[in-house]
Amino acid sequence: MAVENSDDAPQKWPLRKRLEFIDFRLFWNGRVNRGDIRDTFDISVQQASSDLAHYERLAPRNMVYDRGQKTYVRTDTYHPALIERSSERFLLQLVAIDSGWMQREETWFDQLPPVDVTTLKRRPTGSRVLLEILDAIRNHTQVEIGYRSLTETADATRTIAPHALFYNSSRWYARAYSADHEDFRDYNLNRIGTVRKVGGIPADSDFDYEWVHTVDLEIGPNPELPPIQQEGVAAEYGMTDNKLLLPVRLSMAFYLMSEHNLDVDVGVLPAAKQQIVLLNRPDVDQARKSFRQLSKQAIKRALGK
Amino acid sequence: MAVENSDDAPQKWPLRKRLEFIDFRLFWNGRVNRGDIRDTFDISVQQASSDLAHYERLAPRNMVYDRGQKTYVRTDTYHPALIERSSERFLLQLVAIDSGWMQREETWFDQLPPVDVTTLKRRPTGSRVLLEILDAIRNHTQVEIGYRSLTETADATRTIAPHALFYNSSRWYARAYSADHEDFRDYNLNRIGTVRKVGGIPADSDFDYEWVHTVDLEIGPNPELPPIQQEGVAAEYGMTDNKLLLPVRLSMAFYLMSEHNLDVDVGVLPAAKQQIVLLNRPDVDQARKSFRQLSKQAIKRALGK
DNA sequence: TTTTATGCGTCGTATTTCTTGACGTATCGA
DNA sequence: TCGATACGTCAAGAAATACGACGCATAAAA
Repeated sequence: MAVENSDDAPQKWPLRKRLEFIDFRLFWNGRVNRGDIRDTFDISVQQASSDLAHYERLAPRNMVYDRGQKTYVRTDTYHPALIERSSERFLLQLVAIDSGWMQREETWFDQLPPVDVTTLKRRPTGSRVLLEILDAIRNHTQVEIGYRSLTETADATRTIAPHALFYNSSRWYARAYSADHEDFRDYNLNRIGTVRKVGGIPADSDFDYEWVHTVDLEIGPNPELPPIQQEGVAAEYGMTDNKLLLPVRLSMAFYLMSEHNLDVDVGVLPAAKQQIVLLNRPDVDQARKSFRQLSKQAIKRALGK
Repeated sequence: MAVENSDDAPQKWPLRKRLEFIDFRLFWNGRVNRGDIRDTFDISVQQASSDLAHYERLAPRNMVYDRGQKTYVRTDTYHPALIERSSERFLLQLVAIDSGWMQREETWFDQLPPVDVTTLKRRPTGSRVLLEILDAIRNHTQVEIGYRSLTETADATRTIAPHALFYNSSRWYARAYSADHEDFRDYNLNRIGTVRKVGGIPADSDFDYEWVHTVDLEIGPNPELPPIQQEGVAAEYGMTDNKLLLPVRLSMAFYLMSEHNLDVDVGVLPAAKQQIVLLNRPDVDQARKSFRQLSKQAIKRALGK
């Protein structure tokens, strides 16, 4: 109180979070009141009043009390004072809530807009499974997993040493060394039923050349589209000269190609379903093949030694 | 353990959050120490010590101090005491961080595992645009948007009244009444460049029959797949008797079909790229068509009156 | 119109929470 | 062996917050 310059920059974590909450509600809901703050943070109404006054000192032009609505409302001159105004983050939380991955109380949302997230739900990943995989990655150890392969009826056990996670087309995978096959492979997380710690020292993940090395996917709009639509597609993906260079790990090129139908020959699908095409597919396939060979050889040398 | 009434249930929000933080770190990182808590919450080490003691009283079997590592580590008997152990939520945060939508400091992660999220980034949605759309949804008002249509060169202005948001294939759309066309349409959020409040009263969103009414998509494994793989696919999507009934809004059926190549005739694509097929496509198309007609007629009646 | 309920704000005092400073212990590595 | 760095605890003081009391403005119900 005696100090002046500390007024605008709250130092303590609880107060800072409450002020961020006010900012958040103003931004996304356009309104906030004392009761909201009290309910969210379990504080007294007096303290909430004080917080609102504090926020008003910080950003005087952001809100005004509307006696009719009995609440603070966002002004037209509002400008975010404390929060990152990332729409992606906001939308991501909507997905999380709509999908049941988060409770609304965990977020700072008040009223949600009408939202629909329609997806084909797949078997979820057990948190215990994920935990064990993360431990194995962190400790560079091997685990024995029960894996539901697509080509076998019963669950098979595999001994693997995961070293990274990756995500594509709403599926999560572990990139892992397979002791059984003596090479590196991908394991769909939601196909892993059980995880058990086992001993043994896995091959170093540096040998996973398909993971370490990247290739540039050359992507362009489908030439079968009308020129105006090609321009639109180019703009949407931020292409320059109708071309986009996307560096991806060799081991992930397949998934990205599959996701966007880049692995289908032009003409097979209607152009509307294949807005972008891959311009250097032979190079990509070749690079992948040769690094896969080199990786296997390197592993063999390391094991033989 | 000994004392029950006040010790085990932390009442105040700041303390509760700190205890949750301890639980979170133990679960996902397997370790936590005094410094972590001090750095995250801006508290003194003494207070952090007290919090750790508090947590240990809450869940005595969850952690043990390892003098060698100079840190608390998770025990094998660990069981989450305070946090929801949702792996989806954890993985979602990984995506958010890897995509730059969240800062690592905003989350409670310590060391992240090696992660790669490779996606084709599209033009992001401006937060101001999203804010205005949300306001319009909440207040049932019309806005004039600058829209980058795929079939026109320059941005066109449209007068719309959005009433819901929906998400599919990593794109967000607004479902809105179009004053120009006198029907309900979808607007890709990242194609909206500007939003301006305008007057006028839109048609009631109840008339959006394609949004209100749902249809059951009958989905089954691709019959061209070997039987064993069909079983695997059925298990992955939680089908019963090789069939899945997925209720979706009529207006969203198109997107879901497109996402999973359900709108491609069986045989055109290799079965591996089309693991599931739509069994009742004529019904879906028919339902959509007729409700679209009915909706237009209802709007006309309401306007003429 | 009056009444009642529900927003908000503020003042002074009590209480809880957290910090500060001082001091002690165990482990590791130079 | 020494210094650095983890941990822990105790006691006093500062800061944050709660509690109780009171006043003001608006809207909806009586």
